[in-house]
Amino acid sequence: MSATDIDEEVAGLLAKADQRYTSGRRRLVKALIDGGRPLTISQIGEIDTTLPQSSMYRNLTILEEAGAVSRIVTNDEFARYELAEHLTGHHHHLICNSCGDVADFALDEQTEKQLDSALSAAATSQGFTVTEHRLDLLGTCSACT
Amino acid sequence: MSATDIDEEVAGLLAKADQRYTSGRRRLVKALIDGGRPLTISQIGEIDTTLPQSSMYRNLTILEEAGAVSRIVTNDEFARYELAEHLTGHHHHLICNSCGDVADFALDEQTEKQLDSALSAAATSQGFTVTEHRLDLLGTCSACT
DNA sequence: CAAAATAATGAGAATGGTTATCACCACCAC
DNA sequence: GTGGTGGTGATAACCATTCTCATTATTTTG
Repeated sequence: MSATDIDEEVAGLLAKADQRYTSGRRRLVKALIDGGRPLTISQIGEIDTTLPQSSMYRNLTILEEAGAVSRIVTNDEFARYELAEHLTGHHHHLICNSCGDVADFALDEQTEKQLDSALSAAATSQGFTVTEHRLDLLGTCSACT
Repeated sequence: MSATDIDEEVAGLLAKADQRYTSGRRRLVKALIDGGRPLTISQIGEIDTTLPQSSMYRNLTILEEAGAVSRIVTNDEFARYELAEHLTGHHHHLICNSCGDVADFALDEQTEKQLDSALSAAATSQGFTVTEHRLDLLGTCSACT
């Protein structure tokens, strides 16, 4: 999905949530597109130095509630934000134990399907209804090797 | 693994880390065994009301550094703690979006193996070295249905 | 095109889970 | 017992995040 398409999609989501797509929010989305991986508040602030911290927090929350952004919590002390999966496609995360950075990766469709059915089966047997799965790999990224 | 076995195992891990297995730490481990799922600080405090909060935090950190406990962060505001996987066996988490509670579940060995090799392949192609994977299912637990 | 109404902004204050501090206590070695 | 080392727990400090509110921007109304 192109940057323009994402922009339109986000505009629609915000409209549906009775929220304006202001210039600050546009810049936020642009930073997330440019980042290409889950970013912390301070990483976003490095990409676009004009964004005030309090506005980043507020608008990321609004974008998350509108379904345009998702918030990712790893084991380190900062939350990270990235565009929601229906804008970027379903994917998983590579979390570096050394620098803390997070990258995206995807499984081929067949593996993903097999996994999904195995997971639903396992969960259902415990009376749990699955809406989503989350798969993270922990290890060392290429920059830290 | 029985409670006694776990206790011995933890004792060994602490000894290796030059730490004593004090009565407070024993009670903490017992609470985690009794809980049978990842617990927040306040849940541990409900199971064993004699444990002071500051000691729970301190000792959970020590137990984590010794490799006896692992700390789990979900999307809600509290961290959770459970016994490390080599004491409980490899497993994954069912995270309830409604009440926030976390339960354990395991995949059959074959699925787990297939998954593992698919994951390593995907990660290696990005220069990432995997040491561990983490798989969470989000949805609704039986109590909240 | 005002002018009123409503929403967004951003600097700073407040919140709250977690960590650090430190006087005191417990246990082991000699 | 006495000294030393490590653990304890009440409390203070920390800091990512959230809240507040006066100001600014945008939309709506007359």
